[in-house]
Amino acid sequence: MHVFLPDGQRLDLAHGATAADAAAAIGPGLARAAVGARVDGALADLLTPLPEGVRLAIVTKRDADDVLTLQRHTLAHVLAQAVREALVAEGHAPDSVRMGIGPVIEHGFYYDFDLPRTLTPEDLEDLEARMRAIIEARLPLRRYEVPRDEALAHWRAQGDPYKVELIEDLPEGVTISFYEQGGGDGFTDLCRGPHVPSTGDVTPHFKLMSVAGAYWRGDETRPMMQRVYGVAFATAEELEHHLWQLEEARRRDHRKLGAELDLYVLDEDVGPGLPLWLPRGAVLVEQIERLAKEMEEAAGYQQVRTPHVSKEQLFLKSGHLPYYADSMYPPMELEHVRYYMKPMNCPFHHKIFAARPRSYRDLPLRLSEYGTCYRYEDSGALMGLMRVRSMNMNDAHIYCTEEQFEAEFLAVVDLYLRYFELFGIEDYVMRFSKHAPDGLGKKYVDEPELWLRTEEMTRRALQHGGINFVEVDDEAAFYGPKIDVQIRSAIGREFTLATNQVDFAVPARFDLNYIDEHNQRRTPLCLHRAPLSTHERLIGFLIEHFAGDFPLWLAPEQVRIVPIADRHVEPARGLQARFRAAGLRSEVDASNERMQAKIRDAELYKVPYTVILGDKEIEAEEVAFRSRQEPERRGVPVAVFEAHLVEHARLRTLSMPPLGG
RNA sequence: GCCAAUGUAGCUCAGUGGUAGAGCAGCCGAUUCGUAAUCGGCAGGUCGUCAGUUCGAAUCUGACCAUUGGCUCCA
Repeated sequence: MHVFLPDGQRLDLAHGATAADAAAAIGPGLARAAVGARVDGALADLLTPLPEGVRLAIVTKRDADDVLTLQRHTLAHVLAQAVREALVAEGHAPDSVRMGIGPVIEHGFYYDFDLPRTLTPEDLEDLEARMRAIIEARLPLRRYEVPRDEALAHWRAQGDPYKVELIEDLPEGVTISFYEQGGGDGFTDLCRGPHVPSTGDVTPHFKLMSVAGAYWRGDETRPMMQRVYGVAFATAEELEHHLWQLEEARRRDHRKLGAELDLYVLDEDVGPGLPLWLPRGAVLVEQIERLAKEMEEAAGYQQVRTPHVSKEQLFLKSGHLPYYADSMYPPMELEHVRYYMKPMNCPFHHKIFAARPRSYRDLPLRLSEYGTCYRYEDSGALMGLMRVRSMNMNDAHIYCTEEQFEAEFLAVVDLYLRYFELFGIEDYVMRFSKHAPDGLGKKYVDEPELWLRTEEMTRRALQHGGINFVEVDDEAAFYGPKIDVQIRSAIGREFTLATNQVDFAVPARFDLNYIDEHNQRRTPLCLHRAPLSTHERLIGFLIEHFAGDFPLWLAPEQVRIVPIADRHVEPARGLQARFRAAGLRSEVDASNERMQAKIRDAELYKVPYTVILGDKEIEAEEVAFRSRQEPERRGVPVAVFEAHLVEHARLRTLSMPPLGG
């Protein structure tokens, strides 16, 4: 047989040769340096027989990313071996330690186990020590293939339902391979690879992070496995850097900053996922709403207001109850009528559309509302402000004709982009979520042709708009495809921020119609859009995005006035009144503290500007100020300072330029 | 929802069966100060809740509540 090397040269090898054999044939230096291989571009290991005629590249330490991927995968096996060792040492039967899967993930690896006892965080240290011993033992890995029947018989005999299921689900004809390390007394796993050739080739710069529950194959009806997570890097510095980044992320976690900056609280007596906005947090909400109202007014939206509860029949008509009941607060019954808290505004807006006959001249009709909705999210899914049960939607519904759809859709996407620019949001993914045919009639309304047509309309609109996006199956809303904008929280969890959903189904259920230019009744399309998500999630995200250092226009307190001595308190209050009259949010620190302490408090509170007021300033009608974005300044006329702040608050400047320049 | 960990003063935390502690924040007083913590005093807790074991429970047991991590990355 033969393979082709990266330079195009043909290399002849014996039948069944592996990448290790190929490396040896090329030269002893390469054989020593080889850790893995790329076979027709795909990452592979040294142990797998090469197919005929492939392009082969040997992976060495220089191919850092590839090596790390192989190492992380092998680390998962080393972890599994360590777990079995540890439990067997405690007297558990080897067969009682069952292995699920152990893949490579971002930053590291995990392995899922079904164990005779629960692992605790304290176990991780012992497991790490065992892993290091296995690495130091430099156990060679051996790969071998087994016929399907034999493999099944082997695991059935072991009474291991997980591996049996995995093999059964493999398509006929796929090679079933095992990787063994440390011989018969070591560890063997059903695995397709690829791995490093020896446990000694594994990076020692790893750390076990946590134990967590995870459903077998991600299915909540299946057994709960115990998952151990680990991170691994090529160097000690990278591992340390990663751990440092985790620390940094915790520092900007909106739950921590939300408490430190007095933005919101969650109170046990109020209930999980029901945040209370403190005055400082309410300023953020108010500023966001003002922004949205300005933008939407300019874009031709009309504001409406609707109740928080309604009769059951509204949600039956909308189709929410059959599809969405699990996420709704249970009903309250009054005089034999059931009422529900609203999980969404749309049914109300549909009723507003239907409140009078509509002409094609009324379209597009854009109705917006900042209504509070209530969703009974799974308790385990709640997280600070990012996932809550009471939320202020930045919501609107656009009723339009099919001909108007593309322009309306792109106008909404454009609105997102302007918001993102204003907030300096650059790190996001636009996701085009489509239906899955097998969910029709269950997760999705049963209209196969309409699905395909609206998905095509949406895709075309995105392409015409030159928007970068990824397509995802089986993530659509029940009434149509949608665009989600995914962002990451400080601690790396993904959330949907903006959303833009096409609804071809619910307007018909509400019998919404308009009279077209040929005097025909027609059903409008509806676009659901929430470019700023909910106020809760947006603000949660912005806290982390800005690490609490809000741009001036958003900052709960824009100017802190620090009088140097008691005799400066009254003039300070005068200055505060002046700032307030100019529309600036300002506080005086009249506490009986030294100036340094007051400055420190203002800095820790992340107030954008701190004005120091003493005899000199009062005398000359000047301020001395500290800003979080420019060096300390003295002797600035009050009027100049004030005008600078007022101007940039008005412009919603993201990053304040130095005063005067 | 499920698996696990955690829960002591507003915040951060100490206290492992024998009289609940510290620092910061708060209040009072002194100090009146020029760019990141002045000094002294006082006050503050049903130890998440409820039940149990015990002569005695923050501490041991159970249930519940809340918070946190995880439950997607296809052997």
